[in-house]
Amino acid sequence: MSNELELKKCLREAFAKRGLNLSDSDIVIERSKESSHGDYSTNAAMKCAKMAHCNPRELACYLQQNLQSDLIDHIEIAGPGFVNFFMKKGALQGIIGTILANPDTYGRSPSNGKKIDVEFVSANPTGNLHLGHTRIAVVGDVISNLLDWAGYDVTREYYLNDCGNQVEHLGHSLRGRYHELFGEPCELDADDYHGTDIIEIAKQLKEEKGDSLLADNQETHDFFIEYGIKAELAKIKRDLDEFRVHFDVLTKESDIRKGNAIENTIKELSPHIYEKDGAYYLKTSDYLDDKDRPIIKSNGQYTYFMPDICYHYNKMSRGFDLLIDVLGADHHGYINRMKSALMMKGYPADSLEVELVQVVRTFRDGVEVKMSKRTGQAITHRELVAECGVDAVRYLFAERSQSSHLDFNYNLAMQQSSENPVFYAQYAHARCCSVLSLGQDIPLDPSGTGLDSEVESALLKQLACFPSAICSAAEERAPHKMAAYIHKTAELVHEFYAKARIIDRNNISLTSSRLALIKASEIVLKNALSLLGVSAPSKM
RNA sequence: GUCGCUGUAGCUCAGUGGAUAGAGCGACCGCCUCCUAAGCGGUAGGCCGGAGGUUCGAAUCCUCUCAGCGACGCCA
Repeated sequence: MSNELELKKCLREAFAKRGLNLSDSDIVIERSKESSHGDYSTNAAMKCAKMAHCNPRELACYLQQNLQSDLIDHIEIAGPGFVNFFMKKGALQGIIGTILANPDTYGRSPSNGKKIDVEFVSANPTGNLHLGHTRIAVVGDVISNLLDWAGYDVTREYYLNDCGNQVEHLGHSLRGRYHELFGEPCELDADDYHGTDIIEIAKQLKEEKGDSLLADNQETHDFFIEYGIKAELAKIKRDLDEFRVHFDVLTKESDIRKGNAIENTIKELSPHIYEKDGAYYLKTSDYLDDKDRPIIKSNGQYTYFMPDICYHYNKMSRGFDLLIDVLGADHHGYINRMKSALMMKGYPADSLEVELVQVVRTFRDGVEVKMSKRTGQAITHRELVAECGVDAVRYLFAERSQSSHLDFNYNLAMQQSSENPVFYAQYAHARCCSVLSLGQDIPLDPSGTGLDSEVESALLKQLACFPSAICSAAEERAPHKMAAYIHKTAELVHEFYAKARIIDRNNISLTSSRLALIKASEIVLKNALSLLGVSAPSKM
């Protein structure tokens, strides 16, 4: 049992003796920031003073006298009623053995049996991924990793819109570019896709099919769409693959529409549907929405919302305890709309959670850049990654809370140098590896004997709280907290390295302990970086 | 107008009820005869947008207010 859990148990028992029954979540144990405040502290005495009908310091005194644990050396009371725990020597050291015995899984929580579906990116197959997708990819992927390690059964899902208006425009654009290659005027509408990427696809198509598609008929119309989707999706997959983002499930809108699924859903929802001006509306305002939303346009076509409802019902029917959609912040109006639709079928409102990801702005030399210099169009995901590298982009995007606007500094990300924060963490890992390699003839001693300096204790505590750091980052859907954990761990490793001569051939016993601590740190850093999808090099 | 996000060091951001508000970058001063100086130690820099309130205690919660961005479509 970790020290935190042990202390919680003791506190709960002490409170119970006084007739106060607290749950674990009521008790907060913190690692003390300062050594004069002990190893751990709790504010429980202040929190519960009212409930116990006495003043905080009195209650703290009671706790001081009634807490029993072999791990505690002594307890001090400070300030308005903080209870500071000073642990016995040896109480922290046990963690090294645990880490060394489970290098690949240290940090993982046991399975809790809950299934979560995380849908993210889901970019339409009509063009290149842009920086908004990059950020959503990082946030979605890291949240999935965190949930996985926190004990959830996670499905990463991509929803492919391969029906409707947008792919019609894609087909039409591709047709136009294809005809253009044969010297005909390119007829593109305002809503078509004017990007150069379509020209590339058209060239590829010409190579494969020659002039066989010049005739306009239903067959060629369908073929342009199908070919366009395939080509665009292949590019998206390639980009995400290179970005270390992989999906378990790809769901196509065309599959969702199969077997009259939409018509059947409309029948089911008919008590919530009414007709107005030739269109059909869903009464979402009966639930959480501020107005009703159209599901069938007056021209008879479905709005995007309708198949999306079916898609979410489809996800729920697969037995997930929770659906998470990671979306751009411009979708915030969508949340209550979709929750309302889920509630119409009897699902609770909180069966869907939407993580909104704020916009990305890019800066170069202190000036915002909106367009790529090379193409004159919006900067693409691919360009960014090619220029800055996967590790830097993933780390820098994960480092910021998704709820705040992200200003991405090109100059910083492109520098393969100390100024780039991702290298700080990777360097700490590489340093561990380097020292371990130099001392590989010395056996590791996982007992922690002799590791009692301030920085060693701080590092041990940091390594010990890795599992709980993962869980809280997962529960809060907060990738940036994992980045903060990594930074703190790297900082302690660097400090330890600077202050302690790790390999001392004249003191093999201490060296064995220190090498074991370095090995444990290396494992934690590697596992933590892998949660962000960032590599952990052994040499830099 | 309604709703959402944001406002903290020169810049980019952590910190959402606890002790002296933190990090990176930038600035300045130190530290390699010795395991990677992509590092370490130190200095400077803050009425936490503003005003009220809640309580033992507020950057954090509530109300009001100011500013920036975004969303409010029979687009997706």
